[in-house]
Amino acid sequence: MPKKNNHIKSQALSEVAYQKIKELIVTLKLSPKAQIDEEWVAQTLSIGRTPIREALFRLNAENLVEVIRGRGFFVKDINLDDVGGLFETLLILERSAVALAAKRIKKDQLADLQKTNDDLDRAWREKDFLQVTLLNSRFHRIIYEATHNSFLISYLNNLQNQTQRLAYLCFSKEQPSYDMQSHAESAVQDHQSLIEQLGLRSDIKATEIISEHVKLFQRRVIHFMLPALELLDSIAPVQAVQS
Amino acid sequence: MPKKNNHIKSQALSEVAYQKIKELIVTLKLSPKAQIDEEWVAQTLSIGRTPIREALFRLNAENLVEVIRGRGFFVKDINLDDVGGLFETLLILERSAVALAAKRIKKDQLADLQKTNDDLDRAWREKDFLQVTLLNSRFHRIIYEATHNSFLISYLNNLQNQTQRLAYLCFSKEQPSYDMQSHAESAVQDHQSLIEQLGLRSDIKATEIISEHVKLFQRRVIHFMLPALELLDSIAPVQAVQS
DNA sequence: ATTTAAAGTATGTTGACAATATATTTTAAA
DNA sequence: TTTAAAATATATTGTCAACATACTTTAAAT
Repeated sequence: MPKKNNHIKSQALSEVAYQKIKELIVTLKLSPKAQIDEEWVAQTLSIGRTPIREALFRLNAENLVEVIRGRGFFVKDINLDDVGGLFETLLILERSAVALAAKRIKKDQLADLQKTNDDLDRAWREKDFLQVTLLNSRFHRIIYEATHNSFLISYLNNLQNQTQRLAYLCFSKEQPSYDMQSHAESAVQDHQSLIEQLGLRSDIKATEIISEHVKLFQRRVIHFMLPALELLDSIAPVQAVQS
Repeated sequence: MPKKNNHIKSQALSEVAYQKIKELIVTLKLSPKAQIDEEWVAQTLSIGRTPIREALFRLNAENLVEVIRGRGFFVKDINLDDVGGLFETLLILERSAVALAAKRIKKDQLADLQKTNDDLDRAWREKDFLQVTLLNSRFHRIIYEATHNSFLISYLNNLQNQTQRLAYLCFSKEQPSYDMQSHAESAVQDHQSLIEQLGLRSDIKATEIISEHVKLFQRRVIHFMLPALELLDSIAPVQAVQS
């Protein structure tokens, strides 16, 4: 006779909604600028609107959704201006975090890094981009944790959500003019060097590596976004003539 | 005949609740670690619990309240460990912000800074500590805005809420062993030098000044918190004997 | 003193209603 | 007939009050 395990949930619905909606946004299943229909989300997740709204207010504070009084919630847009500010901030915080981690990281965290990077290497070769973004994210979050600074961790996790969304934008489809293979090798190699320097407690070397690593990703994003921007530029004048 | 302007509000109650609760926390009218009674807040503000909870989820994402499933919301505690991480992060971000502001600040923002610092100087002399914390906060927020980096601005505003709370803790009452007058003069002088160097676009000098400025505040906070900690140390062993 | 059960209190969630914005239709003027 | 403004209708968000669930306290029993 099976036990009555009705209480498996023990998790707040607002938490469930938060995780689900965040995933929808990060994986671009909810498009940037799109309005988030509360009723639709509620029915999709089979829960009421209240927990949905509680989750959306959280995501608003985390810069993933915008809210306009009386109109509702919208997925935060992705534009080149914001991306510039994002990488500027990411560079500052990643450099600082790596420098602190070099002083404070524990042996088991170094081992975690190594394992995660090995898995990441494998995922790249198997072209499993979902795993790639997940493992890459985990790699960096381990370093954040190693700072033992809850504020830094909080802000960097926040930026990680944003960069994960950019990763989905840039890596989920092949692009003819970009050598993905070479990018993957560079990234994994950066990680490997980083692990070594962190192990040696060399904050200066580690900082240099992470700087280049961030800039590599930035170039990839710019490379992906610029064509779309030029397209917009070529369209705008036409509309001006029409008016 | 007066018009019926019953709809002056036009502001979401969740926004009102957010502002009010945030103020209660920052000004220490809600004590650190204290539980936040939703019903009490609702009755105090004469609104329902739903907007209260929406506001609390926002404040949770902003590190001002903690939430424990089934138990409710609690004002985030202030302890020396967190304060260490806070200043570590504050130093990193203030330095970066000032460096960027030196390159990007506009003339009218410089004028704003000057006026705010003059007002701050006056508030110190009048020992109006409420105004002091408000104006000091405004001064720094103007610099944040001058970076034109929405992520930096967001994180620094977040830290500013935390430091404002610390300021309330440390400056709202006189302390015999600390020369408040000299602190005030140093702080206002730091601000003045900062304005000059920002005007000259000297990011290096400006960064040096803000570093010392942050450390000055940090020393003040430590000076205030250490006695309380030593008190705890002397109590703890007694309790250990009791058990 | 420790454990257990029951009562009480506060939080978590829902569905209904009120307020607001958007879309449609109607009306009036050009 | 076309256009613009006003009025109406519709849909979505904002808020509330009540109910469900989880935790805490109290008191009884071992």
